[in-house]
Amino acid sequence: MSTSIGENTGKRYHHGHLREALVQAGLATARAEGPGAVALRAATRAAGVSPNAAYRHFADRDDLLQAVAACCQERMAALVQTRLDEAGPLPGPEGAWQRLRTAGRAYVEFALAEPGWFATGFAIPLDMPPDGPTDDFDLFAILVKVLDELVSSGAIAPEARPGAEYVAWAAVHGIATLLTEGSLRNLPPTERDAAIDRVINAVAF
Amino acid sequence: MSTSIGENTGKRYHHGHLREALVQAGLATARAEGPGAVALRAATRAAGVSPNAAYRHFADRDDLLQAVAACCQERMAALVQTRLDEAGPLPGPEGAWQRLRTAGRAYVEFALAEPGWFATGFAIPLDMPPDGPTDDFDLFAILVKVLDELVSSGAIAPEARPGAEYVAWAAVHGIATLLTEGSLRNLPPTERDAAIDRVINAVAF
DNA sequence: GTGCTAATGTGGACGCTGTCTACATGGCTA
DNA sequence: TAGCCATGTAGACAGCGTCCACATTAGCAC
Repeated sequence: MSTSIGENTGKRYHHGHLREALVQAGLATARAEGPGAVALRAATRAAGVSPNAAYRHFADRDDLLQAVAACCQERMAALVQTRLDEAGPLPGPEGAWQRLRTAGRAYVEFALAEPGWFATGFAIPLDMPPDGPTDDFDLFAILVKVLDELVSSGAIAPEARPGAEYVAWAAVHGIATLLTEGSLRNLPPTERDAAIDRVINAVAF
Repeated sequence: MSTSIGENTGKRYHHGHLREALVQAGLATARAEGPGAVALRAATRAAGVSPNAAYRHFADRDDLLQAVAACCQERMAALVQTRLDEAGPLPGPEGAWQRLRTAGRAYVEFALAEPGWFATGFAIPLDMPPDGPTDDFDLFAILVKVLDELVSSGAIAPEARPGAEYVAWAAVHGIATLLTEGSLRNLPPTERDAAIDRVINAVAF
């Protein structure tokens, strides 16, 4: 029941990997109940440690949530990259379009499979770390690369490239959000899949 | 400072319009701090009333949040409808495209002008009121109408109509979410406007 | 090995939150 | 005028984030 990294099994005074344990606990609750349910006290309780121990590793609750959110983003980027790797190189213009569709489908696939993690990955409170237009966000880097392939393969003209990230990302992020948290949640599966196809094909025909 | 509907000015035992006062207070905090900050106790405090009085009008905190969210959706739909009315009928295929662009821009305009209300309008916890594929959601009705005009004006073929809601809505909702809560928040205004143009034109060229 | 220091975890407290139960008030209708 | 029922109050409990002072111990200098 207790994993090696989970609770403080030996009841040693020092946990050893408390930060990871807290993030792990946060990931579990975020997965099941969404970002709003991530709590410092619950995480410390799961780790078998006193509530205030968390403040040695996180400035406040938002700091923990940020760490959990980063993990969610990583997992999301990992799935998209995995799906792209499975699809293979797929040369030529049609292959580039195919890879864009694959990336978009993987994005929505993650959101539907793990709605709690998806929401958490984008749960940024109200602060503004002055990260530039391109986050150090893996997902953005993947998207940029796939879109660049559209140009290099001749699928789109170079002058159509600037700003294409916004269109592609907005479309998949929008349908993913509407289907998981938004007004289109629990749409019948067949209609849901049709909607996803419609959006993906509108962006990458 | 105190509005007529705000606090219990006369200190009467019965407030008279407590439900509206609580929703009003919730709207104020949602506007400034987002849906997560909407609280029963704070709302009752603002209304000059005891905490438990709220339970005579709302089942729990989520119930209040739902009421506030409904108001946010109304305001959003009202802005979109206003912008459409300002644009006028605009007959013909090009007019129909123009009206779709106008609706999309108004959607994003609201999200950027009132990010707290925008987020709140889509803050539905985890329950599933079995509302059909079409919500009784005003926004959806407006979108359906504008898209139907695309067909009736000959701008698009009838067979291209089914599912067009998903594409249009996903695009504007996605860019609005990314720009307000997501990874594209506080993008420089010029680049932000360019991104909006890019998305709108991709959907309604 | 011995002893100091800094990192890490504990205990207690405060005010905030939602929510339960029992009780008080008074507007409206008979 | 009498009483019912909607509405508001009072008090309590658990859970939350966060501050403070204190305890423990890992790791390093000697």
